[in-house]
Amino acid sequence: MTQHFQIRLPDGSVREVEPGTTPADVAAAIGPGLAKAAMAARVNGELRDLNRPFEEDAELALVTARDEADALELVRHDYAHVLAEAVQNLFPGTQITFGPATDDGFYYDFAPAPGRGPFTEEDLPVIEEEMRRVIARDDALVREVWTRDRVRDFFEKQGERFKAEWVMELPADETITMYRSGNWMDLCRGPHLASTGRLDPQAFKLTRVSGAYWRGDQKNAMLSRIYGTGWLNRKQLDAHLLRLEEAAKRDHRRIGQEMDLFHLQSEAHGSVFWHPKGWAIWRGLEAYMRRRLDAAGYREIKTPQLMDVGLWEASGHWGKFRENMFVVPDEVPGTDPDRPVLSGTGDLMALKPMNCPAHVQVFRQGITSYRDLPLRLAEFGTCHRNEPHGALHGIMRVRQFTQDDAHIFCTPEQVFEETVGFARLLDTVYRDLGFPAYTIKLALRPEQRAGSDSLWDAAETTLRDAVAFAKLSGEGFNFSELPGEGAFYGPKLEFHLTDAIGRTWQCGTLQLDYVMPERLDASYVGADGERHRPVMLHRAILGTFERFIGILIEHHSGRFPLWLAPVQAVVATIVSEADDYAREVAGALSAAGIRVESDLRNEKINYKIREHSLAKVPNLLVLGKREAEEHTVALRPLGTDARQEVLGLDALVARLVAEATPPDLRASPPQQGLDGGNRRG
RNA sequence: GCCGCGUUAGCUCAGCUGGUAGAGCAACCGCCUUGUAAGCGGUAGGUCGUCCGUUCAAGUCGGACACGCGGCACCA
Repeated sequence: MTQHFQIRLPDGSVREVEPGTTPADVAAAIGPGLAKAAMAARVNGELRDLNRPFEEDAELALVTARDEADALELVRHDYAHVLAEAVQNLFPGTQITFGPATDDGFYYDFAPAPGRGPFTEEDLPVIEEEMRRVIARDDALVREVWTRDRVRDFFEKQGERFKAEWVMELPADETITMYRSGNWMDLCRGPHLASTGRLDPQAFKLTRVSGAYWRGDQKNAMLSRIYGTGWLNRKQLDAHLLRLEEAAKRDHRRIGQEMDLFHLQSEAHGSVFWHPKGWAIWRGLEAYMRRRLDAAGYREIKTPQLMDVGLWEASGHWGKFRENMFVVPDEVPGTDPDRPVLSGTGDLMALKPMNCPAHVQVFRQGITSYRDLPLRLAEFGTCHRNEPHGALHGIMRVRQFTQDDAHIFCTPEQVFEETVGFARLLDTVYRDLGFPAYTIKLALRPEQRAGSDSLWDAAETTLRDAVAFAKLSGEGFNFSELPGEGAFYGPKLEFHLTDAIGRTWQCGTLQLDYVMPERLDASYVGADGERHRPVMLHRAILGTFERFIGILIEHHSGRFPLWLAPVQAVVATIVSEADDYAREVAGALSAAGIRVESDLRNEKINYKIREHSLAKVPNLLVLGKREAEEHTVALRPLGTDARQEVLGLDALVARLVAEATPPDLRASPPQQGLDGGNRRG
């Protein structure tokens, strides 16, 4: 008697099928429309090939383009596969390695054929064409189960050393599958579409080339990566390309130049020249942070830029971080043109790459009692780090930056409450600045670390619980854990924000540190009269002003909330008869603390409106003969087209002053208690 | 640091196979006193990133370096 399988469909119906039956067969039995639309199958929750026979009773859901996440993942993976086949067709001797789907497409890493260098962007159109040929050939993508040794022998024979190396490291219990399309084969877990022809030949585009290390390790070979973006259809692709174009307009480097906020130049690469308008944003942000920190019980300090190398040796930075430090010899430079400027024998000092050792020095002055804890020392601390050359990026990754840094010295028992307090403060600040949604990551113990496992257990649990207690993890929150990513001295929380094109940047952080107080001999006197080591929490909310302002620019497309806008209003006249009145209006606003500029040029009002709109000035105050006579102002907020409101001068001043009030100075709802949540909307 | 690409007027960019630099916008000057996203006319502006080389001749070809861009690795 033949064994039949019971296949349960999402509508609850059950079909009895013979062994050898595939999801494709079931789809065909249901109807030709579904057979055509089906791209893959979810069998007992696992995404599988349409043509892979059932092996047991199963829950089956057929995946179509409507299941967009699954469908995109499938086609992107297939595009990568087609890319690899196309490259090997065109460039024999190229070795294949990995080619996964990404958030918007796919990539494939190749080892170029000997004698042929890495791929360049000029190669891409040719490869795209070949990919279309592979798609047009519509070869079936066939799954085959092979043994490990057979796969290795196969690839070794083909000169594919990367694939041969990789297959031998797959877990022993893993089923090893090869996918065949025509004569071409790749080691792949799958699943894939039934055939290459199921891909839309007009829904992908190869976008760029890049180097990438084999298995992500700098010590390994540099491979040549080709990136593409891939979609279900042409319309989606075009929409995506349009989004990228729009995103490019929000690039902080571009807006920084257009709005005259800052510039960079090669003589000080990695350090920002802040212009008056950019600095106005910084000042507004700093003043706001200072108020928030004061209110949260922090005490602000200022510590030296240059400190003797001895201190960095004691802190451990000299050993671990020296390559990233700027070292300054403490000697008078020679003035004899025939002799070297530096003797090389002077004592060494270093620009601080972080503030913590200096903060410990402040903590160590005098004797601290347990009654003084927690002690929260804050500094807008300017640091220098000599970053790897290729890492610099606009003002988001620089060599001189200012952190909104603070170190909380506390007892182990206070860590939880301090972490909760910090998380809430950060959440408030991020909301005030327009970021109700952000990503939180908990970086867990690395391979190489200081301290016992039980200490790490406790530290990780404390941070995890504190985030949960602050109601910032769980349903609706973007919280994840990163095994192995913590600092060697303790676990850390990372708070990430996203830039215009979707890259995420770590901004806020909180790091638990049991080591630094020990190394720099920080102690307090406990209730028992004995000396104890405090725990140190390194923490920052913005992270650095440079990066955070960069993110702010991109997030708001340069249209800052009024309280941060570098120019809050421009008075623009229509006729010169209004000039005197315009000066009066500008004077009144300026006296009320509004950052206002006047445009009395002999230009058409159309011209002025266009210019100041492009400059993203939030409020345009238009004054003609009528307004001058009636002592009113026509208020034209940015982005409201021709709509405007005519106000009396006093009303206007009151209105702008109210709107330009920083969020922390506005009338606020009653304070929440310790167990009050800040739930995200 | 690694791979690829780039660097021409204040900005955005053109300049084919080497023959000595061009546009639009901005700037400046003049006219227009103007009502909600570009009025009109004119003028000026560049040792083509730096250095070295090939050549009768280099923005253009080759090399080195610097910086930038996209990734990789590293990180706030």
